[in-house]
Amino acid sequence: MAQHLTIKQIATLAGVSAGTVDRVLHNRGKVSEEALAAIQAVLKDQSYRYNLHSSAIAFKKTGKVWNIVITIPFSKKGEYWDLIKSGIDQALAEYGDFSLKIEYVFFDQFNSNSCRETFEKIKKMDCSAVIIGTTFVEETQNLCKGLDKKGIPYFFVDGKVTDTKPKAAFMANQTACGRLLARLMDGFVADDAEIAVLLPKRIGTQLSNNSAIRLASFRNYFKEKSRDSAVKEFSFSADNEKKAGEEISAFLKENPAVKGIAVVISTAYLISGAVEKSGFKGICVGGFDATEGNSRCIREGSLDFIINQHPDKQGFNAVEATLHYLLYGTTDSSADELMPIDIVFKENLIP
Amino acid sequence: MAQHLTIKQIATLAGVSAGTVDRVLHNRGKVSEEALAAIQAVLKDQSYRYNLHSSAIAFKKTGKVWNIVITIPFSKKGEYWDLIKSGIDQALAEYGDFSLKIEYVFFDQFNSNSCRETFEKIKKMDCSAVIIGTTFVEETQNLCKGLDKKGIPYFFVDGKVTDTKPKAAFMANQTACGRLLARLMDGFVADDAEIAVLLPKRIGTQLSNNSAIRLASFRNYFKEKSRDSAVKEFSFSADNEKKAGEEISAFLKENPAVKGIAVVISTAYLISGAVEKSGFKGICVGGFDATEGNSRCIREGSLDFIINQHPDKQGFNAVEATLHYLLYGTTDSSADELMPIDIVFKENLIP
DNA sequence: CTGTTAGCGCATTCAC
DNA sequence: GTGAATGCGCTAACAG
Repeated sequence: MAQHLTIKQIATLAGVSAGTVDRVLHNRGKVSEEALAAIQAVLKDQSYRYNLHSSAIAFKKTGKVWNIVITIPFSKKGEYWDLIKSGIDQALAEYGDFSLKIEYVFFDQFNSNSCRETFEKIKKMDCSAVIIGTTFVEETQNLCKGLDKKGIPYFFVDGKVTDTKPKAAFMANQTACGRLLARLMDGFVADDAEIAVLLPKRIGTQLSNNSAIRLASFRNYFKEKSRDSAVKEFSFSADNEKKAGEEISAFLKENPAVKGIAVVISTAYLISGAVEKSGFKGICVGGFDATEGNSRCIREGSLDFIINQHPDKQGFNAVEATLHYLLYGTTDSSADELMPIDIVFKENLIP
Repeated sequence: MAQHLTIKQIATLAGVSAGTVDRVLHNRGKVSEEALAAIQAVLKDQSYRYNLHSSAIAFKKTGKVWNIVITIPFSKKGEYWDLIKSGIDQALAEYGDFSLKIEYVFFDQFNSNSCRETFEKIKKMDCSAVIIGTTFVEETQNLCKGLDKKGIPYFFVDGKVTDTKPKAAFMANQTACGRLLARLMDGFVADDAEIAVLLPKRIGTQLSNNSAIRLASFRNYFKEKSRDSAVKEFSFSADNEKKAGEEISAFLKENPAVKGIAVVISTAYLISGAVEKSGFKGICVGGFDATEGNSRCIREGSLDFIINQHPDKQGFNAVEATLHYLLYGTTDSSADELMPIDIVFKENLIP
């Protein structure tokens, strides 16, 4: 196997000591021009790659501890944001040999005041990096401005926000998500049937950015296919199982031609369960994300498929990127990391 | 963060030295009963987890080198087995700090003689572990018997073989694969149309084990749905693009009711391209694995979807498991590792 | 049998 | 400015 270049090897090749090479690699200054030139000459031939785990064990000795603040909406076990949290926790376990101090700060995703207050608190906290679940745009922009001022790096999960400078953002391509939902519905629902696209009913607030993009992309697909007239929009109470069930039952009674239900948010299980209980047959239901509720409905057969944005992977990668940045001051990859999008049926559901 | 238990910590807690703990963890013997008991007492409370990368750097010093032989069918760039190889190479790069000597030995997947000769050669080789791409059953059993005799551990990718004892096998659930193919075809093809299931034409040899399971599972789905009469089996020349194209064109001309084509092997692109060129419209084509050819056809629109078995992940995990076994004498997980199955449409194809 | 020791790649401190 | 020295978790040889 091609062995990587080590700091020691570079030092030997450049005729200096390991300490000097380290200073150059970390831009710590205090290096003579000759030494710098010699090292750069070596690095021209072969590029150096840090060994993250060697860095980790070396850091343990120094006693340095990084405070990472993670602020995301709270959610019940198995719900969307909890899946993101799972991925974060998994990364923290895998990189357990780093001395990290993690502080979770949760807020209410349906309440912009809660978000604002939480973010104000974070602006005053002393920390090395922040991982932010993007929900409310203005509040996030405000927080980021504060962090920028203090020079604290931040990372996004689940979305992007204009006028911010995250070191990296991890999310799925929402346009592709909406289009894929449309394509699957188009395929599974007979050509002469109608298709309902379901949105969350919100009081006061607008549709979230992600949902809006999915909806637009969904409708756009059917426009291209000249099947747009078959698409009916319907809003339901996404935070109330009983109400949601009653609403969808009533809707289906009034719209018997509807044979497909596309839910643009992660609570499709509220719908699919009610559809089955109400006795409607031959209706294809699709939604987003392998939450506990959705997975259960897929397994039981009431939900036909979901489009999975890998929330756990988003969380995992965000931690990895944060670590990489804290250690080496760079992010490995481009600032926008698009997560793969999975389609999950009963047959390929992971138990 | 919860830091892991280290060897040194165990030693302190058990009142012995690190060397003794190491001997216990590695079953190297030469430990008194008291010391053993003390260490086991500590390990009862908290379980120990090796730090693979610390092991790696420590091993470098010893100069020990592991010879790993990898024997899989040769294939063109971007074809199925090359994707497995990519995953293997990726793992070798990631674990580049281990001193591994890798030797690839390729054989012809369509020629059992080539396989037998290759495997005879491997039986005589001096190596630490073998990763085997399972294709021909008898030949594989024979090789495994030889390796068992010499005490050399082996690992499978892409399948399992009866009467063998691999330390781990990495593959997708083939029954689920076949069923998923059926379900997608059932959904996308109108209820009154026919569906063709395509198999490779083979001279002398039977259908490969994986293909046979997929086919049976595919047919079984339609039997359950009482739609079995709509399924037509058809064999094509999977190793000859021109011939394959002519065959499928002729088949579609004779069977105008066929509106769905399900290819049970990884060369669907040979079919979808020909279908498009021949001018047949509204035919849904699905197949297996994100090979270069299939990915291109998905992008261009001639192929509707593929079911991806993550060949790269299979290869990656096989190397990881091999390393883990060589270092610690155990495999992390159960012997059979089922890979996730992805569904890929144009919208969620990774470029 | 067992503790000690050296050194893997790395970051950092401290003499020089 | 710089190199030597230290120790992180780990392995293995070695001396007792």
